[in-house]
Amino acid sequence: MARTGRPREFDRESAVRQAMNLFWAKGFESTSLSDLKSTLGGLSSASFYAAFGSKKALYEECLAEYMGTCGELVATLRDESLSAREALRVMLWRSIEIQTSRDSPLGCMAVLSGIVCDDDNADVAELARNARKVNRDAIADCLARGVANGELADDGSAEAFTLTLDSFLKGLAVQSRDGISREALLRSADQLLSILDR
Amino acid sequence: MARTGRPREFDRESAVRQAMNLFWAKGFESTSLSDLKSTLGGLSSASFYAAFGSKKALYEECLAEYMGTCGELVATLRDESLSAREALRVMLWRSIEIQTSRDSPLGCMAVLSGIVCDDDNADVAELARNARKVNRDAIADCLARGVANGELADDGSAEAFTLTLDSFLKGLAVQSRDGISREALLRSADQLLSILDR
DNA sequence: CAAATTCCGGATCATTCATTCCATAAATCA
DNA sequence: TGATTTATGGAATGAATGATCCGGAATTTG
Repeated sequence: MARTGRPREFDRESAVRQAMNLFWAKGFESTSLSDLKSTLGGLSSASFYAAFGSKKALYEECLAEYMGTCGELVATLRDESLSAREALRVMLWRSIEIQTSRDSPLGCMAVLSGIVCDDDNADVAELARNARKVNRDAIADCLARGVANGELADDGSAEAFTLTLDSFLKGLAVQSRDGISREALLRSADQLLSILDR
Repeated sequence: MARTGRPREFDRESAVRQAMNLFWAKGFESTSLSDLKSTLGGLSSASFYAAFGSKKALYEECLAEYMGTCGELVATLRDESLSAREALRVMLWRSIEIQTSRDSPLGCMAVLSGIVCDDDNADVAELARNARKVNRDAIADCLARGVANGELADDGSAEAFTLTLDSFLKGLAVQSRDGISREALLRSADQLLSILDR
């Protein structure tokens, strides 16, 4: 079912991925339209707005792309073939691997690209906040599963450990940006999980 | 030794404190000159530049003010009247108290105000990065002191725990911004310190 | 007093920002 | 073919950005 009209001269999907990397690296506000236009192959303003609507709309798409790919942690946490502890460990390792990879910007897009914003961009900050909440809730669910299983002690510490893990996870975004090595962060992650052993 | 010339019509010290709160709340780039000028009592551009030099210079002053007051954690960590564990606990509690206080912006200025920047402001990001490093190094020193004391096990885990604690600490900035309660974060902090008990 | 010094109000600067508009180009549909 | 639809190139929009400049006001010094 070929679309009518003049065909687009660039690949929209890969453009979104490139834009995602820009927003990830520089944040929403520091990424300017001219940054975007030149990175996405030197397209014109008209092409940009026709394809994406606005800078905010593109950011929303990029954040969704991020959460579905590089920032995807929920699937691991919900994987019932893994014990809760294993799932948490895989999740942490996977996150550290991506956050410290040299093939993409350092740190976590959901943390870095939308925490601090101008009042005009409060909606952007909220998008990022919702993205962060998704992971926090998934951690809580994973721990609840472990408690229900009998795998983890039912001593009421799960809520606290959710925040402990999630705060650590978010702190990783800062550490990665500050140049802390992957190996050092992995050792920390394993040490953190030792709280579950007692 | 009274200075010659027309006296300044505003209190420079309190202006720096107000600017600090602005940068803390909105970050360096989202805080505009007109934000600053109106918040600091509606002063003119001439007065602003005469008093502070530039936006960056004022930010540097504000960050130093922050690190010397609200963000001050080093003194606690170096307090030899406390055990290493006590010092770490007081440090975490103090940080959580400030980061979740309603009397000042949520979270940590060193984390939130200067992680993500435009290329033009790379020097601002570096100022913030250096400020973050100060605390990380102080945590490492505190743990080293505990090991040297015999208070903590000399099993080589101190480096990892430095990062575990520091990542958690930096993650608190995000959690505070996301509205997580002080009490929940305090419980997490205590749970995290339980790693030292074994 | 006058000279020197510092500060202030307000206009102004060149840039950059995100966005819109218009004429034209390239495709499909009838 | 001609009508319709969509995309492109490039100019233009108004608002906001950080910073500078000038004339005058307020103060100390001599």
